[in-house]
Amino acid sequence: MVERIVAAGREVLVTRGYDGASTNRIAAAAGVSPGSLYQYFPDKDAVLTEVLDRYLDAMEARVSRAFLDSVAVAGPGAGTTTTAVRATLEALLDTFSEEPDLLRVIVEQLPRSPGGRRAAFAGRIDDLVTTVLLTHGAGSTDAARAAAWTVVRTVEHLTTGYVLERPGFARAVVVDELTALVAGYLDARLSGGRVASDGPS
Amino acid sequence: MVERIVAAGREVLVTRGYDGASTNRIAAAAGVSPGSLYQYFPDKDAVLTEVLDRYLDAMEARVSRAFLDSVAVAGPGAGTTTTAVRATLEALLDTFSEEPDLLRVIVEQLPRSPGGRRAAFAGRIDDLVTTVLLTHGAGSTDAARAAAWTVVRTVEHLTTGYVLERPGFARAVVVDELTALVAGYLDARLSGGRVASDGPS
Amino acid sequence: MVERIVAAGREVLVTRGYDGASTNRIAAAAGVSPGSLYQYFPDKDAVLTEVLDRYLDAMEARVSRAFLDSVAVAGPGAGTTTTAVRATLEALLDTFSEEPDLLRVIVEQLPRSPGGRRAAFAGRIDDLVTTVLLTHGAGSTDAARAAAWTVVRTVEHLTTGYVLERPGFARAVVVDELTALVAGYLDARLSGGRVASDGPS
Amino acid sequence: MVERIVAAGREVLVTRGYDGASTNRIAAAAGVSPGSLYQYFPDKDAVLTEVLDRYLDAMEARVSRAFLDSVAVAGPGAGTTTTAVRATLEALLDTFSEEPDLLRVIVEQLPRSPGGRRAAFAGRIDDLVTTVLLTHGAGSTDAARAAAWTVVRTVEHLTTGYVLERPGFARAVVVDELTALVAGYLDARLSGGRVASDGPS
DNA sequence: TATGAATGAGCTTTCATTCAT
DNA sequence: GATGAATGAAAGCTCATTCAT
Repeated sequence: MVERIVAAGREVLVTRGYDGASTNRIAAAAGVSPGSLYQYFPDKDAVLTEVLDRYLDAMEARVSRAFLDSVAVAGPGAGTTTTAVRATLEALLDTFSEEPDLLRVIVEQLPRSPGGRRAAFAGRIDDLVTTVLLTHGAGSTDAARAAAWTVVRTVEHLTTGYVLERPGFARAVVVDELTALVAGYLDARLSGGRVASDGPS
Repeated sequence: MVERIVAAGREVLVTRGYDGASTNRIAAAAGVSPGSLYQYFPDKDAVLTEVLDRYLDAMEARVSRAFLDSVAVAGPGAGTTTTAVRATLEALLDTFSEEPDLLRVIVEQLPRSPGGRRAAFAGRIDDLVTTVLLTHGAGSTDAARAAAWTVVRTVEHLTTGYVLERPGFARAVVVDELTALVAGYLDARLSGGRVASDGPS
Repeated sequence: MVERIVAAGREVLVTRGYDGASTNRIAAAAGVSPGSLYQYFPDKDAVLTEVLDRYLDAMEARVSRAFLDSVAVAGPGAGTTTTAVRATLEALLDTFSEEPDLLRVIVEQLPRSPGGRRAAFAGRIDDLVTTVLLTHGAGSTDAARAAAWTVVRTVEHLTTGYVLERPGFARAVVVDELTALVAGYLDARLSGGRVASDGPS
Repeated sequence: MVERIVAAGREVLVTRGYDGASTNRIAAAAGVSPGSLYQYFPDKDAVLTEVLDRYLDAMEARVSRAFLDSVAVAGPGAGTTTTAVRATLEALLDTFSEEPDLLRVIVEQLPRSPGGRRAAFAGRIDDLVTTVLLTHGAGSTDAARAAAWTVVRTVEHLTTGYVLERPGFARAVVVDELTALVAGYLDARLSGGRVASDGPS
């Protein structure tokens, strides 16, 4: 039953948008009475939060996996960073392209309500990337955190942006550009040990 | 009269959020009757769209200016890109920090309603940057457009993100990181003539 | 319009009771849309409070008047207390008998909600009676207050009780009994100067 | 099972008030399913009526007992009435003070629902007092009934009123005042044989 | 043109009651 | 008997919009 309601919530969210996602509409879409909804969720927000949480949890698992796999596969040696970044990007684009409608609602309409869910999500990805950067000679923890923050937001925003905007160029182009952007940055940051806190560049 | 309504719309938007921005509330804040509002705007969304448009127009003017000034000041020579990028970033952070409350509402709550306003805004910045990149040896138009798209979204998202998130590190750090990220990318893209459309890297 | 709503509130209160006095029902009875109700009253309770307040204000005016008139008419001399009490009782029974349906709802169903309205009403009558008792040699203020509290509640409860219960005896009987009850008490309290604070008798 | 439900009903009534006494809440407090409740009671009101009935039955037993005991103890002779009235009042105040929370809900919130339960209760006390008055020379049955009605309502209302209102004077004061009020009245009614219907109206 | 009272559909939520298990 | 999931009507209230003045 929870399943039906969450599924209905997702469906209504996608088809009618956040403002159209009324409890009555969700209940109707679930083939359930409005009252029943409140036996499984304390209020309307809880339903949408559950939809969001499931999406974010799935995303986090896949993104983490893709990232760690890419790092592992790339191994040590020249071109390593580029290879890992490219693999991660491909995986992210694959993932985000799967449910673009839901992605759109979440990116465009959901940021506001549910308390920091998306921030928490991003924060965990930050931590993961920070850790990996530190194991690859990123210098101080602060430097790694700043670099992670920078890279994670960049990659998240541009990959989702590409999927949602569908600008006029091919996916391969985005992958190339993003790879250049990120790998160049990371190579400079990692190899030289030159880090943000070293000064105003 | 339109002025009063738009100003009231902005005020209510900032103080009560998107969901609190009812027509009655906006009319009251404007010292105007609800009916009058409908003589200048077809519906509620039109008011908020106007608020958004004005903000975006002001932003566009300032961002364009900052960017062009930075490019002009940097002039030709070594370290040019870095200098221009850094100057642009500083100007953007200054600009976005001025009305963070309104910025927050627009970034977090307004994306949903108005048809493509923000996309159009970003598109015009894209064009501007594309042009400048072309005059600096960016190769093909397609390559320049892809690079502009990449850079503009990165810079926009990370500068607003820093202002709104206030992560745990200093503004100078963000400027350093973003400068390294973007300048490194552009230098590679511009000097080598190596561009996205050249192939899968 | 306020009049229509208050009148409708009173009507619905009388015909459907407190629990049946829904906003929709009141609005319908007033020939008004539910929304209109909220242009004149902040919430449902405010409507019912207004109904109650008007009733209590009218009651207070009439009760005070009746009491003071009775005291004045009786003048000094033997049998004075009896005359004054009897006159007051007659006036009260007249007053309460006028809108017995509304009286019933107020006495039986309304005590709970609106913040101390009825207590405040009774308190003011207490003050009035206390004052009169003091001017007739009631001894200490404390004694007068205790006597007033006692007498006011007794008279209020028994007169309304008679109107609402319609027990099996004539109105004249109630007047006689209550007169005997109250006048006897007051005579003992006033003349002898024996007052409550003298001790446990 | 009925016991558990009634006990839960009382508890919920006291802790959440009449409006908070929903069937679900009562069932939960009883550790019973909502469905089970309907196997022992036809509807929600029946549960609350049962709570009320039990309270009233207990009250009736104690009040009758206190009254009869007081009459018996007082015995014949001067001051008898005063002694009996005072003893009864003390007993009533003791009784009502035991569960003031429940008393409050019943007096302030329950009058509205249940059909005439409280009237029946008062009627039985009336009968009892009528009988005693008749055995003490109250004259005609009608006179005794009128006197009983008067005295019972007065005593009931003022004793509960004192417990619930907690006005600013000591319990001893209320006892004194009420004793003076009631004993004076009864002495006049009993000794003189003068009864209501004899009087100047 | 400006008003602002009036609208009424729609919102979220509660709850007495039922009924298949 | 006992359950508790399911119901659905109804509650109080909001708000974008209209229209007679």
